[in-house]
Amino acid sequence: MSNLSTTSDDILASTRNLLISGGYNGFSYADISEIVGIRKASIHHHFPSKVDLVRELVKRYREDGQASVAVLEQKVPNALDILKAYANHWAACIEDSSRPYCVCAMLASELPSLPTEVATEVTNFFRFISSWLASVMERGSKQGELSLTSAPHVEAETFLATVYGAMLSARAYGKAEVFSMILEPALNRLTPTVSH
Amino acid sequence: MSNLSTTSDDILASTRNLLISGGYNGFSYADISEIVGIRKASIHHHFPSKVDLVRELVKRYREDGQASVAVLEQKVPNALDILKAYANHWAACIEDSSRPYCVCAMLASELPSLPTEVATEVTNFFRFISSWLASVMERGSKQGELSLTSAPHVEAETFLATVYGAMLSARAYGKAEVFSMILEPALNRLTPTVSH
DNA sequence: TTCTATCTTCCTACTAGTTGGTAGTTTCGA
DNA sequence: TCGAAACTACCAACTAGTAGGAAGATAGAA
Repeated sequence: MSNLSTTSDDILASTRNLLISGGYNGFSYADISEIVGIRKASIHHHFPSKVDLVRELVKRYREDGQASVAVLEQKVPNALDILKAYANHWAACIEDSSRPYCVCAMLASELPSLPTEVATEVTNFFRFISSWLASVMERGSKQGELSLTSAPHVEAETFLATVYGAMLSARAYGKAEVFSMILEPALNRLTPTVSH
Repeated sequence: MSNLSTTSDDILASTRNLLISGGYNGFSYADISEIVGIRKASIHHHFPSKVDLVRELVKRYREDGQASVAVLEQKVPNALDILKAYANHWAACIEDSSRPYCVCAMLASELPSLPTEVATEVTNFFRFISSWLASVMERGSKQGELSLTSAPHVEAETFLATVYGAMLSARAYGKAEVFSMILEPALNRLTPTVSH
């Protein structure tokens, strides 16, 4: 019977939290060791190098995202509702300060100075989110659930930029409500007008 | 007769470049010393601590921004043209990789782990840009140069988030053209439709 | 004009603490 | 008894920052 929480999961979880608050160069193995409650050297047993650790974290972050998206697509048929659910996910994370920033947003801003292996994984994450949103946009447009003013992939990039820009603004002002303030009109713009 | 380029200006310039690429914890006094061509200790003469250095950098970054905005407002009367000029400024910076990212975007994402003195200065920068954009939105709306669908301050936050989100996307994909791809429809949306 | 005192800027040399990472050993459950 | 997972004890390189001195410019008084 496998444990519910393994040490390596604990290491990844604390890495994620540290990464969200200060970026790749903003935390050390010593920080993780204090939080998890094991010695620095023991972390190296699970993740030989810092690059290994963060690369694995980002890889799982993308995989978890892909799994969540799959569930979302299955549960929610309407394209607009999917976009709303995606926005609400981040709104909730920011509001309850559980995960008030995206790991990959953090890393993307540091991209030029990141080890290439990590940088590649980060780029992959953005490509995944972007192509998923583009598919949602296209389907929603065809089925009349979304009203687009540009090509689906352009609308996807716009929506993604709005979400990540709003995330940054919420952090910059220290006001969680800024996120919803920006996302609400963005979603309204994509809502089809009901003829009457 | 004052020199055109002082050492302290050189230090600030190289700090800006290093900061843009790797954030607050992504550079050291040793890095600056190599670029500027003086010893580490000499940097401490100009900026006693790293906090002093970055606080001063961000302060001047905001002051330079305020000066540029003043010139822009004077030269360009039309509100839509001002927004276009602002977007073009960043598009150009990203395209020629001269300053492919905003110092304060970088620092804002690291905000929770930043020294408070620096964090305060960063928040001030965003408040300045935000209130300036809000004033442009309001004036443009009243004079029929902009077509708003939300309150001016909401449109301002939306526009700011779009610009900074697009900046992040361009960096994440390593494709400068993504910025313009996102900004173009965003500006179109604000363009009044000419009645005919 | 020249001597002198002061100021600025840079230097060498150093410190204490932290960084990511290694070597070798112990503990412990299957 | 074997392997995984933890440990102690290191290490070299790097971190921001300090102490104290040397070189040059400047300015006032002789």
